[in-house]
Amino acid sequence: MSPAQPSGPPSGAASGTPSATGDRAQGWRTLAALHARIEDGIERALQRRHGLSVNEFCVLHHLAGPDGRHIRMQQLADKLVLSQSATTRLVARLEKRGLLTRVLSEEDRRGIYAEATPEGRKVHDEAAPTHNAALDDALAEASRLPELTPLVEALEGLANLKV
Amino acid sequence: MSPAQPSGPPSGAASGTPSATGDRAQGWRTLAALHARIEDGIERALQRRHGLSVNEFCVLHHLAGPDGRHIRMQQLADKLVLSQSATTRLVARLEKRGLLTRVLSEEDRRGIYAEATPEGRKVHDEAAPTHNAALDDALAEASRLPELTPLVEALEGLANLKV
DNA sequence: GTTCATTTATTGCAGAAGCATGTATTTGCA
DNA sequence: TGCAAATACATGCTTCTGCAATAAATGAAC
Repeated sequence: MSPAQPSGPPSGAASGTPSATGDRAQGWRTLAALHARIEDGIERALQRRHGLSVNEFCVLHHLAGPDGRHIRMQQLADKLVLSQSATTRLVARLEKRGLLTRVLSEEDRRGIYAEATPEGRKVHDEAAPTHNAALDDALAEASRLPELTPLVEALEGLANLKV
Repeated sequence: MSPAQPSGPPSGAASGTPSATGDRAQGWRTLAALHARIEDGIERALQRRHGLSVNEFCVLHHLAGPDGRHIRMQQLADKLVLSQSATTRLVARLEKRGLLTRVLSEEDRRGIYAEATPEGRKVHDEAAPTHNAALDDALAEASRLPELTPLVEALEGLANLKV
């Protein structure tokens, strides 16, 4: 099921079949461009209508969920794939806006938990439909290229995972 | 199963059932996290071994290809999903390092073409294996979660597209 | 009980990106 | 021709990010 492209540029890779590696790189670039476009659309929608960046919304999403209302900075950094410092400042911004609070851990006094405030939950619940609508729009737009539809469908198969 | 929207706010998406929208959002978050992790890995590898960011490498990739050695700023911005100003500075950085040159268009004197220098092609050819190896590593790492393998396979199916 | 390596979070600094704006050039229309 | 609108880049300013250095707390070795 793999249409290996025989006539390839000198994609000199090391591991696996060279052509497969080249194909993966090309597919990756396509995926990365698609991802950037979708995220850009979501970013603009959230920014314009709620004054939130994608990362800010993502923090609220993790904190506003029924089971995730108590998350350490480090875990947050891991979930968002951000550096420690970026996470510190991201949380500080949201705290300054009153959307979350920092709670000192009592077992490990180095640890700091982020918790959503009621206001933070409210903002999240308002912004979530915007986020989902922007995502659906972007995916629908992407599906106009029929080669992308399998990717869009694969997305729903990922629903159960949380990397 | 899924910690989606607890008590259904009418997730105001237009298309499809609400639960499908929720699944898409969850899948999107998984994909976004995976994307961030892979890009982070590639970024570090390129930065450490060649002093290039992903975007800088990407510019060289588009310029060093056999057919793409003559690209306008605007096209470049579109391919990279970057703003005009970011593209201006990205190209300026690479020009300062001698990896590309700006060429004024003669038909449309507003236009500026970016072209790779021999040095730029050399750097690209050296960096490409690093890029591909880092990608393969990241994908192999991702495949350790068996639920992600279909996504990785889908990647190779995208090889023919160029968004 | 003291000492040292590790983990957690914050801060100074520099790099990179976007928005708004400015300048030059082209295009369209009267 | 003459002039308004659009297009293509560049620049000023602000925001967000990562890296390196720092401080506080924990845990293990002795």
